[in-house]
Amino acid sequence: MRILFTGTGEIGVPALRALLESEIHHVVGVITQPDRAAGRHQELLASPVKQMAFLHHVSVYQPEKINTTAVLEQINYLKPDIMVVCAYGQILKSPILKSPRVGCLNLHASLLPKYRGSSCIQAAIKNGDAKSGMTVMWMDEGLDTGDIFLQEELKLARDETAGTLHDRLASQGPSLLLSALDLIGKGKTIRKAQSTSQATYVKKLSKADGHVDWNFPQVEVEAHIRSMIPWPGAFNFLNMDGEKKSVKIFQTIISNRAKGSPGEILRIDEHGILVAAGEGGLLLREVQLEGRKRMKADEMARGIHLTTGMFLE
RNA sequence: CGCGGGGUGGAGCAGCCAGGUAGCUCGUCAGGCUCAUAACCUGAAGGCCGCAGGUUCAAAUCCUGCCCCCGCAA
Repeated sequence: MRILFTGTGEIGVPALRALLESEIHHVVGVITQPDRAAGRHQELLASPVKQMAFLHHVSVYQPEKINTTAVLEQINYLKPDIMVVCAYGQILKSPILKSPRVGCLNLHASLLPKYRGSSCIQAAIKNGDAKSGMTVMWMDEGLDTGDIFLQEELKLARDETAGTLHDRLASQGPSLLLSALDLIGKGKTIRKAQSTSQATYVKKLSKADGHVDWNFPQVEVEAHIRSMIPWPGAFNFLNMDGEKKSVKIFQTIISNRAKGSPGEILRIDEHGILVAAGEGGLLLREVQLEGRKRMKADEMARGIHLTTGMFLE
Protein backbone atom coordinates (compact mmCIF):
# COMPACT_ATOMS: atom_id res chain seq x y z
CA MET A 1 0.00 0.00 0.00
CA ARG A 2 1.03 3.60 -0.50
CA ILE A 3 1.69 5.11 2.91
CA LEU A 4 2.09 8.73 3.90
CA PHE A 5 3.79 8.91 7.29
CA THR A 6 3.15 11.93 9.46
CA GLY A 7 5.07 12.26 12.71
CA THR A 8 7.80 14.05 14.58
CA GLY A 9 8.74 12.35 17.85
CA GLU A 10 11.04 9.45 18.51
CA ILE A 11 8.16 7.13 19.36
CA GLY A 12 7.07 6.81 15.76
CA VAL A 13 10.52 6.04 14.40
CA PRO A 14 10.44 2.23 14.78
CA ALA A 15 7.06 2.13 13.04
CA LEU A 16 8.36 4.32 10.24
CA ARG A 17 11.43 2.17 9.86
CA ALA A 18 9.26 -0.93 9.61
CA LEU A 19 7.25 0.68 6.83
CA LEU A 20 10.37 1.79 5.01
CA GLU A 21 11.86 -1.68 5.19
CA SER A 22 8.61 -3.40 4.29
CA GLU A 23 8.41 -5.03 0.89
CA ILE A 24 4.66 -4.73 0.53
CA HIS A 25 4.29 -1.11 1.59
CA HIS A 26 5.64 1.98 -0.05
CA VAL A 27 6.25 5.17 1.91
CA VAL A 28 5.36 7.89 -0.58
CA GLY A 29 6.32 10.73 1.70
CA VAL A 30 6.88 11.89 5.25
CA ILE A 31 5.36 14.94 6.87
CA THR A 32 7.08 16.24 9.99
CA GLN A 33 7.35 19.46 11.96
CA PRO A 34 9.77 22.12 10.69
CA ASP A 35 13.30 22.00 12.07
CA ARG A 36 13.48 23.81 15.37
CA ALA A 37 16.26 25.58 17.18
CA ALA A 38 17.39 23.18 19.84
CA GLY A 39 20.39 22.08 21.84
CA ARG A 40 22.99 24.09 23.69
CA HIS A 41 23.76 26.37 20.79
CA GLN A 42 20.24 26.72 19.51
CA GLU A 43 21.06 25.13 16.21
CA LEU A 44 18.33 23.91 13.90
CA LEU A 45 17.67 20.26 14.51
CA ALA A 46 15.79 17.84 12.29
CA SER A 47 13.17 15.67 14.00
CA PRO A 48 13.99 12.00 14.60
CA VAL A 49 11.37 11.12 12.01
CA LYS A 50 13.00 13.37 9.43
CA GLN A 51 16.37 11.81 10.10
CA MET A 52 14.97 8.34 9.56
CA ALA A 53 13.28 9.45 6.35
CA PHE A 54 16.55 10.88 5.08
CA LEU A 55 18.33 7.59 5.64
CA HIS A 56 15.88 5.99 3.21
CA HIS A 57 15.80 8.90 0.79
CA VAL A 58 12.09 9.57 1.17
CA SER A 59 10.64 12.98 0.36
CA VAL A 60 10.05 15.03 3.52
CA TYR A 61 7.50 17.82 3.86
CA GLN A 62 7.65 20.25 6.78
CA PRO A 63 4.69 22.61 6.61
CA GLU A 64 4.43 25.23 9.34
CA LYS A 65 0.70 24.47 9.36
CA ILE A 66 -0.69 21.24 8.01
CA ASN A 67 -4.32 22.28 7.54
CA THR A 68 -3.79 24.29 4.38
CA THR A 69 -4.81 23.79 0.78
CA ALA A 70 -1.17 23.66 -0.24
CA VAL A 71 -0.56 20.63 1.94
CA LEU A 72 -3.84 19.09 0.79
CA GLU A 73 -2.78 19.44 -2.82
CA GLN A 74 0.56 17.88 -2.03
CA ILE A 75 -1.14 14.91 -0.39
CA ASN A 76 -3.50 14.46 -3.31
CA TYR A 77 -0.50 14.46 -5.61
CA LEU A 78 1.14 11.67 -3.56
CA LYS A 79 -2.06 9.59 -3.71
CA PRO A 80 -1.60 7.69 -0.43
CA ASP A 81 -3.88 4.80 0.45
CA ILE A 82 -3.27 5.34 4.12
CA MET A 83 -1.87 8.11 6.23
CA VAL A 84 -0.16 6.93 9.41
CA VAL A 85 0.15 9.55 12.13
CA CYS A 86 2.25 9.24 15.28
CA ALA A 87 3.35 11.99 17.64
CA TYR A 88 3.15 14.65 14.97
CA GLY A 89 2.37 17.71 17.07
CA GLN A 90 -0.48 19.28 15.11
CA ILE A 91 -4.18 18.52 14.98
CA LEU A 92 -5.35 17.31 11.59
CA LYS A 93 -8.64 18.67 10.32
CA SER A 94 -11.27 17.11 8.14
CA PRO A 95 -9.99 17.93 4.64
CA ILE A 96 -6.62 16.37 5.41
CA LEU A 97 -8.15 13.41 7.22
CA LYS A 98 -10.37 12.65 4.24
CA SER A 99 -7.64 12.91 1.65
CA PRO A 100 -6.05 9.43 1.85
CA ARG A 101 -8.02 6.79 -0.07
CA VAL A 102 -8.64 4.42 2.85
CA GLY A 103 -8.18 6.71 5.83
CA CYS A 104 -5.87 7.90 8.55
CA LEU A 105 -4.46 5.68 11.26
CA ASN A 106 -3.00 7.01 14.49
CA LEU A 107 -0.54 5.23 16.73
CA HIS A 108 -1.18 6.32 20.31
CA ALA A 109 0.86 5.29 23.35
CA SER A 110 -1.92 4.40 25.76
CA LEU A 111 -4.84 2.03 26.10
CA LEU A 112 -7.51 4.36 24.76
CA PRO A 113 -9.94 5.69 25.80
CA LYS A 114 -7.67 6.13 28.81
CA TYR A 115 -5.17 8.98 28.51
CA ARG A 116 -6.17 10.84 25.42
CA GLY A 117 -3.67 13.62 24.85
CA SER A 118 0.04 14.10 24.79
CA SER A 119 1.46 12.98 28.14
CA CYS A 120 -0.12 9.53 28.02
CA ILE A 121 3.09 7.67 28.78
CA GLN A 122 3.89 9.70 31.88
CA ALA A 123 0.29 9.48 33.11
CA ALA A 124 0.33 5.68 33.21
CA ILE A 125 3.40 5.68 35.44
CA LYS A 126 2.40 8.58 37.62
CA ASN A 127 -0.96 6.97 38.38
CA GLY A 128 0.67 3.68 39.29
CA ASP A 129 -1.09 1.72 36.55
CA ALA A 130 -0.24 -1.96 36.24
CA LYS A 131 -0.38 -1.85 32.47
CA SER A 132 -0.28 0.42 29.48
CA GLY A 133 -0.11 -0.28 25.79
CA MET A 134 -0.23 0.88 22.22
CA THR A 135 -3.37 1.66 20.25
CA VAL A 136 -3.95 1.92 16.52
CA MET A 137 -7.08 3.92 15.82
CA TRP A 138 -8.95 5.47 12.95
CA MET A 139 -8.54 9.21 13.21
CA ASP A 140 -11.41 11.61 13.39
CA GLU A 141 -11.46 15.31 14.13
CA GLY A 142 -11.42 14.92 17.90
CA LEU A 143 -8.37 14.61 20.10
CA ASP A 144 -7.63 10.87 20.16
CA THR A 145 -11.33 10.07 19.93
CA GLY A 146 -11.35 7.86 16.85
CA ASP A 147 -12.54 4.27 16.58
CA ILE A 148 -10.09 1.68 17.87
CA PHE A 149 -8.59 -0.71 15.36
CA LEU A 150 -6.01 -2.69 17.30
CA GLN A 151 -4.59 -2.52 20.78
CA GLU A 152 -1.74 -4.29 22.50
CA GLU A 153 -1.17 -4.28 26.24
CA LEU A 154 2.07 -4.22 28.12
CA LYS A 155 2.82 -4.72 31.83
CA LEU A 156 4.64 -1.95 33.59
CA ALA A 157 7.81 -2.79 35.47
CA ARG A 158 8.21 -1.76 39.09
CA ASP A 159 11.04 0.60 38.18
CA GLU A 160 9.55 1.78 34.92
CA THR A 161 10.37 5.33 33.89
CA ALA A 162 8.73 7.34 31.16
CA GLY A 163 11.89 6.73 29.17
CA THR A 164 11.86 2.95 29.41
CA LEU A 165 8.13 2.77 28.83
CA HIS A 166 8.42 5.08 25.83
CA ASP A 167 10.99 2.78 24.27
CA ARG A 168 8.98 -0.36 24.96
CA LEU A 169 5.82 1.17 23.55
CA ALA A 170 7.72 2.46 20.52
CA SER A 171 8.95 -1.04 19.80
CA GLN A 172 5.36 -2.30 19.86
CA GLY A 173 4.55 0.09 17.04
CA PRO A 174 5.88 -1.85 14.05
CA SER A 175 4.08 -5.16 14.60
CA LEU A 176 0.83 -3.49 15.62
CA LEU A 177 0.85 -1.16 12.66
CA LEU A 178 1.81 -3.84 10.15
CA SER A 179 -0.95 -6.09 11.51
CA ALA A 180 -3.45 -3.31 11.01
CA LEU A 181 -2.29 -2.67 7.46
CA ASP A 182 -2.36 -6.37 6.76
CA LEU A 183 -5.98 -6.58 7.92
CA ILE A 184 -6.90 -3.62 5.77
CA GLY A 185 -5.28 -5.32 2.80
CA LYS A 186 -7.45 -8.36 3.43
CA GLY A 187 -10.56 -6.25 3.79
CA LYS A 188 -10.90 -7.18 7.46
CA THR A 189 -11.07 -3.72 8.88
CA ILE A 190 -11.99 -3.35 12.54
CA ARG A 191 -13.67 -0.29 14.04
CA LYS A 192 -14.62 -0.23 17.68
CA ALA A 193 -15.96 3.01 19.09
CA GLN A 194 -14.29 4.33 22.24
CA SER A 195 -16.30 4.43 25.42
CA THR A 196 -16.72 8.14 25.99
CA SER A 197 -17.63 7.67 29.64
CA GLN A 198 -14.31 6.00 30.36
CA ALA A 199 -12.24 8.53 28.48
CA THR A 200 -9.64 10.57 30.33
CA TYR A 201 -7.47 13.39 29.10
CA VAL A 202 -3.91 14.29 29.95
CA LYS A 203 -2.36 17.64 29.24
CA LYS A 204 0.92 18.40 27.62
CA LEU A 205 3.68 18.54 30.23
CA SER A 206 5.78 21.56 31.01
CA LYS A 207 9.05 21.89 32.89
CA ALA A 208 7.17 22.82 36.06
CA ASP A 209 5.42 19.45 36.12
CA GLY A 210 8.74 17.90 37.05
CA HIS A 211 8.85 19.70 40.39
CA VAL A 212 8.67 17.16 43.20
CA ASP A 213 6.13 17.84 45.94
CA TRP A 214 7.20 15.94 49.03
CA ASN A 215 3.86 16.43 50.76
CA PHE A 216 2.43 13.38 49.03
CA PRO A 217 2.92 9.85 50.34
CA GLN A 218 6.22 8.20 49.41
CA VAL A 219 4.64 5.84 46.89
CA GLU A 220 3.07 8.69 44.95
CA VAL A 221 6.19 10.82 45.06
CA GLU A 222 8.23 7.91 43.77
CA ALA A 223 5.81 7.25 40.90
CA HIS A 224 5.79 10.92 40.04
CA ILE A 225 9.58 11.00 39.87
CA ARG A 226 9.72 7.94 37.60
CA SER A 227 7.07 9.43 35.33
CA MET A 228 9.13 12.59 34.80
CA ILE A 229 12.29 10.79 33.68
CA PRO A 230 13.86 11.65 31.31
CA TRP A 231 11.66 14.63 30.50
CA PRO A 232 10.89 17.13 31.95
CA GLY A 233 12.97 15.61 34.73
CA ALA A 234 12.10 15.33 38.42
CA PHE A 235 13.67 18.17 40.34
CA ASN A 236 13.80 20.17 43.55
CA PHE A 237 15.58 23.24 44.72
CA LEU A 238 18.31 23.27 47.32
CA ASN A 239 19.18 26.41 49.21
CA MET A 240 22.96 26.77 49.18
CA ASP A 241 24.40 29.90 50.77
CA GLY A 242 21.29 31.83 49.88
CA GLU A 243 21.42 30.61 46.31
CA LYS A 244 18.79 28.24 45.05
CA LYS A 245 20.18 25.48 42.93
CA SER A 246 18.15 22.85 41.17
CA VAL A 247 18.75 19.19 41.87
CA LYS A 248 17.50 16.58 39.46
CA ILE A 249 16.46 13.24 40.87
CA PHE A 250 17.08 10.13 38.80
CA GLN A 251 16.77 7.14 41.06
CA THR A 252 15.18 6.54 44.42
CA ILE A 253 14.23 3.71 46.75
CA ILE A 254 11.05 3.82 48.80
CA SER A 255 11.51 3.96 52.56
CA ASN A 256 8.41 3.25 54.62
CA ARG A 257 9.95 3.91 57.99
CA ALA A 258 11.36 7.36 57.31
CA LYS A 259 9.77 10.07 59.41
CA GLY A 260 10.08 13.81 59.19
CA SER A 261 8.73 17.01 57.65
CA PRO A 262 8.10 16.70 53.92
CA GLY A 263 11.30 17.44 52.03
CA GLU A 264 13.55 17.21 55.08
CA ILE A 265 16.88 15.46 54.70
CA LEU A 266 16.90 12.83 57.41
CA ARG A 267 20.08 10.90 56.84
CA ILE A 268 23.12 10.92 54.59
CA ASP A 269 25.28 7.86 54.26
CA GLU A 270 26.94 5.69 51.65
CA HIS A 271 23.55 4.44 50.48
CA GLY A 272 22.30 7.88 49.56
CA ILE A 273 20.23 10.75 50.90
CA LEU A 274 17.08 9.92 52.85
CA VAL A 275 14.31 12.48 52.37
CA ALA A 276 10.99 12.58 54.21
CA ALA A 277 7.71 12.60 52.27
CA GLY A 278 4.13 13.12 53.44
CA GLU A 279 4.22 9.51 54.54
CA GLY A 280 7.49 7.62 54.79
CA GLY A 281 10.22 8.87 52.54
CA LEU A 282 12.56 8.15 49.67
CA LEU A 283 16.23 7.31 49.59
CA LEU A 284 17.79 9.34 46.80
CA ARG A 285 20.30 7.20 44.96
CA GLU A 286 21.22 9.14 41.87
CA VAL A 287 21.01 12.90 41.49
CA GLN A 288 22.41 15.79 39.51
CA LEU A 289 23.13 19.29 40.73
CA GLU A 290 22.76 22.03 38.15
CA GLY A 291 25.95 22.50 36.20
CA ARG A 292 27.30 19.20 37.48
CA LYS A 293 27.27 15.70 36.21
CA ARG A 294 24.80 13.06 37.22
CA MET A 295 26.24 11.20 40.21
CA LYS A 296 25.50 9.03 43.20
CA ALA A 297 23.63 10.91 45.90
CA ASP A 298 26.26 10.35 48.58
CA GLU A 299 28.95 11.75 46.31
CA MET A 300 27.00 14.93 45.73
CA ALA A 301 26.33 15.21 49.46
CA ARG A 302 30.05 14.91 50.19
CA GLY A 303 31.05 17.48 47.65
CA ILE A 304 28.67 20.20 48.76
CA HIS A 305 28.74 19.33 52.49
CA LEU A 306 25.04 18.58 52.62
CA THR A 307 23.75 18.08 56.15
CA THR A 308 20.68 16.56 57.72
CA GLY A 309 17.94 19.01 58.56
CA MET A 310 18.26 20.80 55.24
CA PHE A 311 15.24 20.76 52.95
CA LEU A 312 14.48 19.97 49.35
CA GLU A 313 12.03 22.60 48.17
C1' C B 1 27.76 34.09 18.03
C1' G B 2 20.79 32.32 22.91
C1' C B 3 21.99 32.50 28.83
C1' G B 4 24.96 30.18 32.56
C1' G B 5 28.06 26.51 35.63
C1' G B 6 32.40 23.32 35.55
C1' G B 7 37.35 20.56 34.30
C1' U B 8 42.37 20.31 41.13
C1' G B 9 45.62 12.60 43.79
C1' G B 10 40.78 6.71 42.57
C1' A B 11 35.40 9.59 43.75
C1' G B 12 32.85 14.24 45.00
C1' C B 13 34.44 19.17 46.15
C1' A B 14 37.28 23.83 48.42
C1' G B 15 41.26 27.06 47.09
C1' C B 16 41.10 31.39 42.08
C1' C B 17 38.15 37.70 43.02
C1' A B 18 42.99 40.49 46.70
C1' G B 19 49.66 35.33 42.74
C1' G B 20 54.18 33.02 47.06
C1' U B 21 54.86 25.61 51.02
C1' A B 22 48.14 21.11 47.56
C1' G B 23 43.29 21.59 51.52
C1' C B 24 38.22 19.03 52.83
C1' U B 25 34.83 14.72 52.94
C1' C B 26 35.52 9.77 51.23
C1' G B 27 38.13 5.63 48.97
C1' U B 28 42.80 2.62 48.89
C1' C B 29 47.02 0.44 51.71
C1' A B 30 49.54 -0.54 56.53
C1' G B 31 49.32 -0.64 61.79
C1' G B 32 46.41 -0.18 66.37
C1' C B 33 41.86 -0.79 69.42
C1' U B 34 37.89 -4.43 69.74
C1' C B 35 34.64 -10.80 70.89
C1' A B 36 33.81 -8.34 66.25
C1' U B 37 32.73 -4.66 62.32
C1' A B 38 31.03 -1.16 56.95
C1' A B 39 32.58 1.64 63.69
C1' C B 40 36.84 4.15 66.19
C1' C B 41 42.34 5.73 66.54
C1' U B 42 47.28 6.37 64.07
C1' G B 43 50.18 6.55 59.82
C1' A B 44 51.23 6.06 54.44
C1' A B 45 50.89 6.01 49.25
C1' G B 46 48.79 8.70 45.34
C1' G B 47 48.41 15.43 41.84
C1' C B 48 53.39 17.92 36.10
C1' C B 49 45.81 21.73 39.43
C1' G B 50 42.01 19.99 31.07
C1' C B 51 45.76 21.49 26.84
C1' A B 52 49.02 25.32 24.65
C1' G B 53 51.14 30.00 24.92
C1' G B 54 51.89 34.83 27.66
C1' U B 55 52.76 38.28 32.09
C1' U B 56 55.85 37.76 36.66
C1' C B 57 61.44 36.80 40.78
C1' A B 58 57.16 33.47 41.43
C1' A B 59 50.90 31.12 38.32
C1' A B 60 45.88 26.10 40.33
C1' U B 61 45.33 31.53 41.03
C1' C B 62 46.22 37.03 36.24
C1' C B 63 45.90 37.45 30.36
C1' U B 64 45.08 34.98 25.33
C1' G B 65 43.72 30.79 22.34
C1' C B 66 41.92 25.73 22.09
C1' C B 67 39.62 20.96 23.80
C1' C B 68 36.03 18.42 26.83
C1' C B 69 31.65 18.00 30.42
C1' C B 70 27.04 19.91 32.34
C1' G B 71 22.42 23.13 33.77
C1' C B 72 18.75 26.55 31.51
C1' A B 73 16.28 27.43 27.15
C1' A B 74 14.15 24.76 22.81
